[in-house]
Amino acid sequence: MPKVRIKDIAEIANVSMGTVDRVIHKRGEVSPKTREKIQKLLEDFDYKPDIAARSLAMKRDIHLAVVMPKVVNDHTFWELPQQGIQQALDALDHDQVTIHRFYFDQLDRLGFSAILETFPYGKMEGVLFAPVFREESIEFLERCAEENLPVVLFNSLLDTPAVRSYVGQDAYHSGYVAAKLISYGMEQGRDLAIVNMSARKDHYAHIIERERGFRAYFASSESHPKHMISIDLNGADDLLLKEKLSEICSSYDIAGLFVTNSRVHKVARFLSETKRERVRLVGYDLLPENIEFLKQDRIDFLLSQKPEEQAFQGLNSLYNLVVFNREPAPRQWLPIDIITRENLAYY
Amino acid sequence: MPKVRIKDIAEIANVSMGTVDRVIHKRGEVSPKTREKIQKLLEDFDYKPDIAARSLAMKRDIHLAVVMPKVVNDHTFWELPQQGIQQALDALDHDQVTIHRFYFDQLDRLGFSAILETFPYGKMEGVLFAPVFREESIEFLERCAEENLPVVLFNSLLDTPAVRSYVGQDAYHSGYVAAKLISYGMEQGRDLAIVNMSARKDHYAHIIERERGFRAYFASSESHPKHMISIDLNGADDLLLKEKLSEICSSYDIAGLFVTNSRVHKVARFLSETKRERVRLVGYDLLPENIEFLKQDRIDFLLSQKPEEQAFQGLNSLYNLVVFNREPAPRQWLPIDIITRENLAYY
DNA sequence: TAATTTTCCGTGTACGGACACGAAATTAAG
DNA sequence: CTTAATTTCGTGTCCGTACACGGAAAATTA
Repeated sequence: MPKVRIKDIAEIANVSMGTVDRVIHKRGEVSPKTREKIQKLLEDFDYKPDIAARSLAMKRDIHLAVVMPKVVNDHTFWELPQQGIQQALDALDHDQVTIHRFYFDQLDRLGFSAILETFPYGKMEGVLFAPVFREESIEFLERCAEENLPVVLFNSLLDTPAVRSYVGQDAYHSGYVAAKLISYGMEQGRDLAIVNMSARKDHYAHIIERERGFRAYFASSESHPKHMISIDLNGADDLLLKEKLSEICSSYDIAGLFVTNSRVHKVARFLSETKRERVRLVGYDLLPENIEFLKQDRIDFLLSQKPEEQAFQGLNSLYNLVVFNREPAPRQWLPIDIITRENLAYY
Repeated sequence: MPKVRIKDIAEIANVSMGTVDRVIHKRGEVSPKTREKIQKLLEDFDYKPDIAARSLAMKRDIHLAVVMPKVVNDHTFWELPQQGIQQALDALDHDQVTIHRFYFDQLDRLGFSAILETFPYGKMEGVLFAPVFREESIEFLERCAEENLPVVLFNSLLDTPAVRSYVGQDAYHSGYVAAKLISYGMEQGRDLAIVNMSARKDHYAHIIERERGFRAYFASSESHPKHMISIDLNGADDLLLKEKLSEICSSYDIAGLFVTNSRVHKVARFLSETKRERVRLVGYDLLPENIEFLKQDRIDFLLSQKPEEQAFQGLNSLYNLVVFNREPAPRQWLPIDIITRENLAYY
């Protein structure tokens, strides 16, 4: 059976293509009875628009905004989503899509507010957003909702309804996985530590969730470390970091360290320089610095948040929403990939 | 700068669209000097055809063949690629693509030959192929080459040049990863075993590669098991399997078992029924049976070959090759995903 | 030089859908 | 019942590419 086209439906219904088109796009100006007749035919024949023809006919310019932190100092994590954005631009054929970048300093709350002041709500048709500052972000989301601007979040989840979709990882379960890996075959009676070293811990709900998941694993498992300690190094410089770590490592019999974000390479460097062996290390993300230590076996496992894929899928969702009116799933969970020295080459 | 179209190039060159089109598609009937002029313009302006318009104008039916084993007895693995094929059909919008399925019994060499006898080479425009019987498969590939039929391989790699692309996993390194996982934090002085239980081991080069990779890991590592033994159960029934396993488990101090394919659930069942604890188990693929044991923690790790993705990417490559003449990468390696009870939910 | 073939290139249309525009039909107002 | 306002619907054009067809110009032959 050949595919039915608008023209076919029109002929069967004894109307013109224009009328069928109006019914499909719900733009009114059709009498109720013909509308219903056509709707029934569309259903019966399972009409699906030809996407090639559609995208050819549409050919309008799409303007999407990306709002996320920029790379400042040694917070190189934010380079990764940019790769995903580039990939998405390549895949979303045509230079039909224009990306407008609004990158802010994740340490500078006022700078973020300033960007929001001048944000061109009217010109944009969709926003991909990685929230950092909680209150300001919620304000931003509410404003977008007022302007009828669809927003897709990534990286960090805000509990606000004014969002079409979230693309990211289940932070709680990634902590859970980290716990499994760090405790798998671990010697009994030794200690574990959780290291928090984000810019500012309170900004990131998912950092907290990771720690929760990590602890939850041991609560539900038979194997426990002797002590489980938390080290908070949020905003600390490298010197302070070494001090703190030295202190902990000498007071406890540390068998493993779980670093709750991508800055695990800092801990790896410390362990490497101080020649502490028999300490497992698990952290996040395939930063070049982390990869180096993974190859040296100084980091045992990295969990990838897949920041590129988050951005990629986020932009894709926006595009499909704006162009084809396809509603994305409200939560798009990415798998929690486990990366070791041995399978690294394939990621 | 707006995108250049054939029309633009034509106007600049003072020729018609038809002439530019002839140059682009190299179908002659253009004088050398205008051809060169136009080619230069195409380069200079970096002309890229509009995919939407192209696929709208083409609108021909594509016939692709899928040649792979069918599910017989308890070899349920082959259900997985079929999901990927379905996904690809959904994604490759339009019912422009017709898939012709040639599923053979992987235990029946003659049956496979019979299928090849009647294979409609002329009607097909591309083949997705999972080779099993070595000699017959090579013959098939040569025949396809003669007929100018592009072939994409998946699951198992044959060392033949008559193939456009291979989609699969690096078997050697997946064995390597398995070794890392099974030995990570393992107690010293215990034994490891490798269990082969494919239909017929000699059919599958990748089964052998996995064992090679597994052994190679220990050759390059400081940690070694006391004994490393191989158990070959190819074609054995469940009874024989249990006997052999019992025998091994009582003669050795087995700390871990590496099953080189998706039938790891059989070993899991044995270990579970005979209540042997403290035996690690690593195998392949997310079969429902395997998932069950993974959840029970009776299987520690599964490595996913991603059979769905293999089939999906394979079909995609074929489609792009046939329709857009886009040459696929000769080797498309999929990541070696590590699945545990804890991250299972996201795969 | 005229007739014929060959080479080269322009025109036109199809692909399926979106939407602007304006015409016809219906309803409301006078 | 006429006229105006409004609703409903048909026509035509465009998106960019592919390719069939046929015409004009050039080259070849008689």
